[in-house]
Amino acid sequence: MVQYGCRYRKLSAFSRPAKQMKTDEIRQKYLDFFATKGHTVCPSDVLVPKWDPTVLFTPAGMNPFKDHFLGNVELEFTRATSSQKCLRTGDIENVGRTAYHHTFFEMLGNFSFGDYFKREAIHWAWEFLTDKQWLNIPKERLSVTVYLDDDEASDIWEKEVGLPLDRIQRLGEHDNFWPAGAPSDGPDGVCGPCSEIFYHPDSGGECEIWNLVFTQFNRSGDPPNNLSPLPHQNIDTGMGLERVAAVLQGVETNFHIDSLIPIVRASSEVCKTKYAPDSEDGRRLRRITDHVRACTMAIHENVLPDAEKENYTVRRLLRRAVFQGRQMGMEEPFLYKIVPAVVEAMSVPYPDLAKTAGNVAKVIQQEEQTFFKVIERGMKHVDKFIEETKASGEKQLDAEKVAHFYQTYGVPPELTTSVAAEFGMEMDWDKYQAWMDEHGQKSGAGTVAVMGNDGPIDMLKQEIKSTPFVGYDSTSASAAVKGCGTTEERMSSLASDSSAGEVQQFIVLDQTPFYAKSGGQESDAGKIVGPNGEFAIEELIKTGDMIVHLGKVTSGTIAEGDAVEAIVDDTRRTGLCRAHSATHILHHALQNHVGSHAQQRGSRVEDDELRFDFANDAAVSAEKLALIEQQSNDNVALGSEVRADTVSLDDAKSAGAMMLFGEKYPDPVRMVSIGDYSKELCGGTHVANTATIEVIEIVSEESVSAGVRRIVAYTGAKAKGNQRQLTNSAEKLAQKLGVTVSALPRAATTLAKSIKGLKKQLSTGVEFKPDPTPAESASAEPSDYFGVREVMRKVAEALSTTVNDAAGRIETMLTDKENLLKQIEETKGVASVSADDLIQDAQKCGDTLLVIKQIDGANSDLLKRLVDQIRKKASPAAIVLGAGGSDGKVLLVVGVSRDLVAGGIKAGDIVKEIAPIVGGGGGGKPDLAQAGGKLPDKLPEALEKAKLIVEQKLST
RNA sequence: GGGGACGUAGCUCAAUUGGGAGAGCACUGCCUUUGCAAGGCAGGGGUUAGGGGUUCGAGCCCCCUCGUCUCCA
Repeated sequence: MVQYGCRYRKLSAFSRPAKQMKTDEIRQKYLDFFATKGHTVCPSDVLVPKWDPTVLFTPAGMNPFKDHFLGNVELEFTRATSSQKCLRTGDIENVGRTAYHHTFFEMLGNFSFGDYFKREAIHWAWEFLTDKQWLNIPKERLSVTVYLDDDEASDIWEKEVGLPLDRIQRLGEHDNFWPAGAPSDGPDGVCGPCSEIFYHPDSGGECEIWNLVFTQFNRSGDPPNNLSPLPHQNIDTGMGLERVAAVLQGVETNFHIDSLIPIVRASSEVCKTKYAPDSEDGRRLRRITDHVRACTMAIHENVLPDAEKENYTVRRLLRRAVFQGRQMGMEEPFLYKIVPAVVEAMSVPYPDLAKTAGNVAKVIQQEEQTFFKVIERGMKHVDKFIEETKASGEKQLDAEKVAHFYQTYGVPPELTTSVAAEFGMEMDWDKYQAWMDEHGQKSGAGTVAVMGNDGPIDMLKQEIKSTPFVGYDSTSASAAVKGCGTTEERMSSLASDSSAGEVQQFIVLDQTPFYAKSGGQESDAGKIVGPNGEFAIEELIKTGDMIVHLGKVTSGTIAEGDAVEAIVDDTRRTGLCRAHSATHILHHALQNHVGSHAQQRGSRVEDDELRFDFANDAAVSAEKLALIEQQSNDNVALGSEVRADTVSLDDAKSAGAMMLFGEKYPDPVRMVSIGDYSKELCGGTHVANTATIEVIEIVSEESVSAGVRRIVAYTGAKAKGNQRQLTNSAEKLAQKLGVTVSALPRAATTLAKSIKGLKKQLSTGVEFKPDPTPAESASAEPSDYFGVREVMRKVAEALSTTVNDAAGRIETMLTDKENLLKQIEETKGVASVSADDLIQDAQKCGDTLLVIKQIDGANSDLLKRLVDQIRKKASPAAIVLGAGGSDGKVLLVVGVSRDLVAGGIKAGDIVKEIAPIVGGGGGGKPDLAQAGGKLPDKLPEALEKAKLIVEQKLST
């Protein structure tokens, strides 16, 4: 692909009359054209294909058809065409700088799955581009490239289309092969030559507008002779919609086409900066235009800015855009104000944008605020660093530090360097880049995702394509083994092999009752029993439409062709069903009590346990949670029927089933209804009647990320077990504290207070007197579990901990209290020692009072307190106090009054000299120091030594 | 998935680098002021995120867990 930066000689983008073909028309014409050629028009796939782990965002039009190309699914059609929304960040640095780069863009494509090939692909591309009825581009404006060896394509262009040879360029595998460089460098798998079509505008240069990929080979090993023809040849083409629009509208850059210039204008207006195309601000406005469009599209599909994966990509795009604005002087959130312009510009292909526009703007505004806060926080570190650099007289900014500030605090390097520039400092950007590269390296270079079938499971998938799931109504089924092996190789039979160690065995059946993890619901467990052996299931995976049973043969052998019984672990399945139906019931109750915005943001269904994430700005109050729990349990008690129907997507929609943007739904779709109140599109397993759930208990409500809350709840056996446990521990605690259950919160508070008081007594000597116990108010004993839970919640609140931890906390508090009482008992004798007594007993050395005393059993707080008191009453004074504890440890505290410190006598020096005598070490500040040791017998010796030291110091 | 930083009073943050847990704001009480704005004095408020380890001694060092922020995939 050849790219040229563009200079904008014409500044007439705003005023150009839009007589040319509109972007929306081009898109429609493309789809119409290929429909006339027998293609099925497919709607754009979602922006984040969750089913494809190799990519974060849909990068190209062919992505949704991967399994079609590989022959992994039953084909309903062999020709398809689409306009696909795509997002790529690989060229993010080029956005705004070059004429044709975007992060978000639309890709037009036509696809053949083992149907037509090169000839049709080339002829139709030419017809669409040049025919009067379609795009009507002058033929002399176009040229093509083909792969070096691809005589076939070259001949079609020359002899059949009639393109002169001088406009057919032959390029090597790095330009005209997909994947680039595949023949020499791999990867193995399907690949093929391609042919690119270029447009040549007035302004010179060229613009690649269409790439036709002819996948006709399977690569295996290194050259030569490593490309073998595929039995089914495919066509995959991609045409950048924005580029074609730019060409047809005669504008110098994609950003000036009819669907993008309004966003540029809006950005210009919001940022109060005139749009001058060929200026730095012009580039900034184009970057903002691109990024805000990408963010709007992503957030519309519920991909919110956050710290992980695709969410992080959105955050990065958004922050880059905000930073561009900041560089133009914007100090307040502004990006969200451009959202309406995006929605308007994209309204024809994506009318749904209007429905979420308000929310999208809110999300963006919030993230902008967060970003400004982050920068503000980070700048504290940056300012300090620049201050230091300035002080050192260094003019070269430490690139490592600049990278560190970006990686750790999120401060863009441009910001750091621009602040530094005010003080005449510069930075070596190459060094900065090197540090960033190293960081990327350390974080683990991503493995290059390739499209291809490798491994025994993928091979089997091509053969079998899909495994019918028969487990909705039963938990066992007779089946036949269609294939088996280890994750390393396919085998005809599996034997139990204790030496196998890490290698997992797998089995694929012709049908299965086992549910494989999907839609938030975890996998089943169970076993497969054959005539000659048994297989224990450890994990189930769904790849495409095929279900793979992973695990180990536990006895005998299982062989391909065996007739087997597949038996699902019933207890676990029931728990999963209970939790899943409960999830729907809870979702409904949330909609009722929190609001219709409280839509699902994520869900995890386990054995009698569910985790449900939903959109909400703030914590749900305890009262509301109680109502939600109440309504959910009412619906359980109601014994509503749970039904699953397969209906068309349209019918589901009109029936009022909840649908989310950014979710891909099949058509027809499975709709699960509970009673007459809940309808959701869902592929999971459910109870037949809500009564089976027994009980739904909400155990927690917390935040997961900005605007998203999470509820965890238990059902059935787990909820019951949890209730028993909590009731038990409440009763045990009550017994331990010698109170009734209803009095637990007060008892806990009293206990906490007494510990606080006793601690204070130990350190200050002020005796702790517990509050007189208030008259027992007549609170009734809890009559049921929920009453007990209420009591325990109050206990937990009083101790600022969770309900689960409350019991353990009280246990440790009780032992703490015991220990404190013991310590107080031990120090009782010495607590009465007063500063006056010590002064009385002290010697004088010149003017200086010399207090040297052993007070066994005293703690460090007491000794320090005495030092302070003596110093207040008498000065100059040098005080050395020692204590031998019953635990065999020694404590030394040395204090020196200020005037002595000024005279060069330092407590720290003294303590350092005497501490080794008692087998320890010490240190401190000039006026107060402390030390410890392990030899109580030597304490008198140490004190004697201290006396000598002080006397010697005083005499010099 | 990985790298970095952080978690101290209700809030914003200190803690001389391992040696007595503090400041400002907020809060309570009293005083000053015609009143307000404010000022003065006194006071309450801490499991230094939680757990373990090293040490005579840990907010600080090491390990684990939890949480927040950030960058890279």
